[in-house]
Amino acid sequence: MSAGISLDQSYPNLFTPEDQVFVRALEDDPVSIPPRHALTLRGEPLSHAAYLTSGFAGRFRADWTGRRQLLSLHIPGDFIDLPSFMLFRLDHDIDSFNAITCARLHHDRIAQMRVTMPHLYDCFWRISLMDSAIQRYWAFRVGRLVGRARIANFFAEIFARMFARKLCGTDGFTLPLTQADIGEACGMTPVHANRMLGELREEGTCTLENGRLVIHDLRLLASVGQFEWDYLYLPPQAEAELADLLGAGATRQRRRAPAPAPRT
Amino acid sequence: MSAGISLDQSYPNLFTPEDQVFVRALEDDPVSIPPRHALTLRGEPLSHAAYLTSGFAGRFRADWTGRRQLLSLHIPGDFIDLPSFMLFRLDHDIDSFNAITCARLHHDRIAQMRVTMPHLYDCFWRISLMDSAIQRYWAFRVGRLVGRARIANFFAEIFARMFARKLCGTDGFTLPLTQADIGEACGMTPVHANRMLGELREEGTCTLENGRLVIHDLRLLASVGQFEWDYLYLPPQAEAELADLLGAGATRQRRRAPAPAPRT
DNA sequence: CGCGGAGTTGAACGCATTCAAGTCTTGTGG
DNA sequence: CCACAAGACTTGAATGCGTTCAACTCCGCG
Repeated sequence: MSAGISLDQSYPNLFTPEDQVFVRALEDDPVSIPPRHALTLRGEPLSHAAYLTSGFAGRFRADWTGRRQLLSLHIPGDFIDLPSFMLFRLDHDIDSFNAITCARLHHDRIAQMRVTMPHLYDCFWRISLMDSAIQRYWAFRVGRLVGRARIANFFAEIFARMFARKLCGTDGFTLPLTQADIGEACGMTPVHANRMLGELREEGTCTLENGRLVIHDLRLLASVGQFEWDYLYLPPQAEAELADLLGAGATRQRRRAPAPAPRT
Repeated sequence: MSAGISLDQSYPNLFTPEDQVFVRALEDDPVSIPPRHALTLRGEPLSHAAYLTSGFAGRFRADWTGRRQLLSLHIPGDFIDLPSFMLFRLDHDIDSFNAITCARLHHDRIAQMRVTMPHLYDCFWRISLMDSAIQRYWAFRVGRLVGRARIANFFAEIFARMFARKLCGTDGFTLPLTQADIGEACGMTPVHANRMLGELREEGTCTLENGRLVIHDLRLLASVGQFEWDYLYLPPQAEAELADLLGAGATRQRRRAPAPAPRT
């Protein structure tokens, strides 16, 4: 049971010191969940909103044959089911990847914040929308990019989020996902995920081994994945650091492609 | 400039009559946008939140070659950029499909609602999350389903949303999308979209013609698309009607597939 | 009458899936 | 300490879904 990451560390520049103290006081008993275990099931009524203080979790939705699509990956510091405060039930399952601990806020206490701590209340809305933006970008990733780029883009995002939260350096980070998980995240078979990871390794981009992603060439990772990070809504300082590390990104372009280039 | 759909019609059971009157009074000048025109650009600072009173619009994100992925399709009654209230800028472009009109609420006025109309303020948060759930499901669609199922699932969703809002009957609805648009929505080339639409037509599921989707067999459409609608967070009555029209849907199943069936 | 956008179709190619057979690692029990 | 089972990872070969390229039709519009 590590001390864990605080909300203030997770979302710098968002909370006031008073917010931080206040929200700490509202937390109910923390919970621990073993690896590869369900946190919440689709449709189940929820009474608390939880955020990860350690470990990784993901949201899943399965097709009628039982094959799962990973819809989001949550890293330490993320709220994992904040939408349940407004929607009461979720439309997907949430599972842990490794062992996790989370702090919990009862919905009623969040509701009281609307009057007592309006700024904090707004922060929660804002956080839920930042989370949604990440999930929206997920559709772009699996819809528009080819296999290798999908995985590189996925890795680049997780790096950016971990790095912005100071949970890792530039050389890699803990990532307790199997190749089958990568497949579920990026909409491909485990076998194909394996081959694409092999290519990324061969070309000197990155290596996934023993629950850790080792990054060999950060700029290459970002460019193979066509990664941009505006959708993460990071504080200006973190954005600047990322621009420095990952390269300028693409220059912005509008409208349909002049010459519809082959899918990359 | 038609009278257009009201928020109350769009989200039945959500607003109180007072909410409805109040929000109407806050609306700024409505705007009209011509077909195939940009509403907002990625990164642009916004001062208003708009909702569609008529017409269709979509959110897009392009890869580095300029090819676009449709991230969401907005039908009359949808808020299209409500997240901008909390995030100030958007991470994607918004374009019209046909001619649209929208009502606008200044961010400052929404902010004032937090004290004056707390219930209404919460409704806006809730609406933004219902919208997010739709966009999250988009990742499932393009990540897990094969071509024909992707399109059928997409059509089934639009039908469900239009029908729940009483904007169409069971025989079809206005859908001002080209086959190229369908391709951008479902993550495939226009050519392949054409072939898949041909199959759906041949097998008696539905026909897309002249900016209208004609539904020949609603249950078939839903089953080909493996469509479920829990993620739409519709009022109970609409859910019951849909269950009646579309069939029971799949019985819920958890965990990985016992025998990993081929991708459908 | 000619242009452009949307839709359609055929054929070749290639990315991704499927099936299958392996290796390697890890943890468990004899 | 070793045998064994289970899961993760790897690799090859065949198949097939989707893309690409290209040509052609249809239709509305200037």
